[in-house]
Amino acid sequence: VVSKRTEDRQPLSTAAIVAVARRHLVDHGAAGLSLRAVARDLGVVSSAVYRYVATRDELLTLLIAEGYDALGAAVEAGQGEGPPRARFAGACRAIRAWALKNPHEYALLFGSPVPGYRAPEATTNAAARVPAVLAAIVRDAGGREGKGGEPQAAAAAAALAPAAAFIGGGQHPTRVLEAVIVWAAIFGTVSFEVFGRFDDSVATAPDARATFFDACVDRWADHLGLPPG
Amino acid sequence: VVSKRTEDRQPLSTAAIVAVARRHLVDHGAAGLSLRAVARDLGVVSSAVYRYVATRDELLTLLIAEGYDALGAAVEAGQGEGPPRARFAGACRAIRAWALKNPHEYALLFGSPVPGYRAPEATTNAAARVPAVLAAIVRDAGGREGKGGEPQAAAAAAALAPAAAFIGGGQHPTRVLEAVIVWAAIFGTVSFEVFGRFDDSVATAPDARATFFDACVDRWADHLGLPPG
DNA sequence: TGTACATCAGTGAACGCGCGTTCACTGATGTAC
DNA sequence: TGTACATCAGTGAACGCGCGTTCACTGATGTAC
Repeated sequence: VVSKRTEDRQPLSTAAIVAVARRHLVDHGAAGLSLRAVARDLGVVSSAVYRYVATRDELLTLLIAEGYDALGAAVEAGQGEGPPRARFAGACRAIRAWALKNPHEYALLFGSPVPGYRAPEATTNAAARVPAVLAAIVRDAGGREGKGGEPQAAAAAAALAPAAAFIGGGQHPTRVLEAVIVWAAIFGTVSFEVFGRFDDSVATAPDARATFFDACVDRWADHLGLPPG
Repeated sequence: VVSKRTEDRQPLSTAAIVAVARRHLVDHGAAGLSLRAVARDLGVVSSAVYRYVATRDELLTLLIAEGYDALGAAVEAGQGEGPPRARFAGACRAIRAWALKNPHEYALLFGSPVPGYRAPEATTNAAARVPAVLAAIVRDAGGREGKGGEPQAAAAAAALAPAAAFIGGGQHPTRVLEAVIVWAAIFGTVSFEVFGRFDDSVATAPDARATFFDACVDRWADHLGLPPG
């Protein structure tokens, strides 16, 4: 007797396993992700999964890499092809939209690190896609007139040498500082929204949230010295 | 025969349980926090803990409340008693210092929400202590000359009504917007540092990190329009 | 065209583990008279 | 001062559970001759 499940089942594959695992993140978070539960959902005995995935941590790694790639692709597409300020706004909105659509995957990427888990190099390339988009925008925006904060930026220039190298093009220290600040601010703001920390300070209606975020984007663009329009 | 542990043991108490639980966060994170492991560490049988704590979730709640209170107290003390800009800097540095000293408790408070856990009201009062400090600083800093972004701030004013009410004193919309932006930016930046996301862009030496953070604080103070000095 | 064989995806049972929670209990401590 | 009793902190055994991982196996599929 062959069970119905077996007849209907798609052939197992790493991709199918990762897809189901992604759905499981929703209910239990990264720490509660279970190979057995994933196998159960696939209609397969738990040991079958081991033909495709060596270990629970490897599955986590696949999920993380897939997440960074999905976010990176969304942001690359979302920036469009206009002047720097428009590209910046598009990129920011793409980050937010992806995070709101995939809150649990976002939490996996940008929430607390999973204890005992160390990300292998495979994921760090994918993780750099969003910073690369932001860096290109800063690079393309060209020179920045002084707007204050120069002494502090000069003091922090040594600390920010890796960031300056990543952005490239020999940016002014204030610009590098402001770029790193804005980068952290974007993800801080999106994390606050996704994790519910704005619920007592920003109206919860979706369009109120969008309006607020757009205002943030505009201020960040000002802080970055992106030319208007 | 009475075991040595029993003789040496401090009397059990909720405080002792919470203290051990805090240490356990370090190794396993919030999701891996186990009543049995805590009991074991206290040299006590696991059911004994239930005389002090009704449930695992209650222990988590105690930890969260304790965390918010500890952070709130540190920030209230850290702001000192100077002009707004100095208080702001003191408060920001206190947040960062506390987070770096208690990274796992910080992750519990500001990382991904624990799946299936809903914070009871008891914790939300404690959680408001840091925002209250920041709000008071903004309030005390007084009026703000326009520096751009007014149309966006006006558009977002309705969305930011709860924040404006929390800050009080009838602040200019731009000021409210900038306050919320800076609030999220502070925690975004501290989270990035604690969670290791700056490791490829900011030099890792402690004083480089401190210099960078001070530069951030200064820029945020500028964005908030806090008078220099 | 037909047989023999290798491949290999998925099975099923088992391992040893730790978890949260319940419950009847013991035995020391402190109070009442 | 001495006995009887109530209190209650902590015990120990048990419940039912799900987990990651291993391992010998089955049986369908495809290839070689």
